Amino acid sequence: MPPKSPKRPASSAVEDYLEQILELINTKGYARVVDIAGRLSISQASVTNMVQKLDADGLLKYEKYRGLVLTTAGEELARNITHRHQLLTDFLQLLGLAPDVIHHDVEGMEHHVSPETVHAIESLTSHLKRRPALLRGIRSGIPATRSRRNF
Amino acid sequence: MPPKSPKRPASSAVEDYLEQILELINTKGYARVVDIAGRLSISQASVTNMVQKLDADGLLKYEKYRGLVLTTAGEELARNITHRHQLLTDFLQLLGLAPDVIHHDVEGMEHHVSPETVHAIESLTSHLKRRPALLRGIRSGIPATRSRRNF
DNA sequence: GAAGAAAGTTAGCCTAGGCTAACTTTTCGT
DNA sequence: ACGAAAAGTTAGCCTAGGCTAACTTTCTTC
Repeated sequence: MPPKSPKRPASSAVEDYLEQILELINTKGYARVVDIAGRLSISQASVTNMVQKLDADGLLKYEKYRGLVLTTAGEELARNITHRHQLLTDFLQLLGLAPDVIHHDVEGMEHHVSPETVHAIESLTSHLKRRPALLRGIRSGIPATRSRRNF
Repeated sequence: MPPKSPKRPASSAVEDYLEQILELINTKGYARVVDIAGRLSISQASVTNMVQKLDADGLLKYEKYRGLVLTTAGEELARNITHRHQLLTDFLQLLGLAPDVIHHDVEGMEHHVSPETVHAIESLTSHLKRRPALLRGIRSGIPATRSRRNF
């Protein structure tokens, strides 16, 4: 059974799995079913099912009772979603939002951000970091006034 | 069969339906199954099924072959998602993104934005609109430099 | 009013992604 | 080495939300 080439865009669920698998591999060296299940707040059975599917799709290599490793394709996808996750987290932190709000929002938003939007938010975040006074105004919710110096 | 009170958060699909129904009612005075199906790029049968479910959930009143109207609860939800949609569209336009990118991204992101995040982006957008030079820098992708005047 | 087209509905089906329970394998502690 | 606990797997099931095909109703045109 040759793995199917990944023709369709990865679903949000697939992205969530890959993201957590990469994170576990980076922090622990391996990704166990029980850990993935814990991080995603789902059952171990669901993880096993999805892991088998991701193997069939060529995104990881899985061996029953023996674990899994990401393929190159899987790792690339995982890196991509991880970058989006970090970028959005960074951005919302800059806006002064609370960690639980950030976690909830990023978790959903990250699956819907195009590469162009990623670049735009990178640029925006970079510029905002250089303007602490502007950030203070934004965070305080004080309405913007017409500033004399618009740069 | 009394309508169930809306206990769970509305799903993305429900939000999409309500959003389009409100938009059609506002522009045409009514929302037909065929129009909803066209806007959401799905079959008429799917619309009928979902509309019946939304009636059961108390978000609209539906009469077979005769159409539908939003309830107060349904309209409130629809207004909320519409506001989120408009805000995110405004924000991404400010960043200079293309309409098709904006449409794609907003369509997915709008379901995952908390009220706090809405307020933060409102504030950010308001401030950005007052700073055309900053916007030009962001849109051009020029790296941010340490500005002398940080406001 | 009749016929055809368009809109709308019902019935049965599918997939994605989740669940529980029962079972299997591995790990851990003695 | 053994037994229990933990981890992992399989089997069967569910829901949400979509599909097609067949059917029903409404609208349009003559």
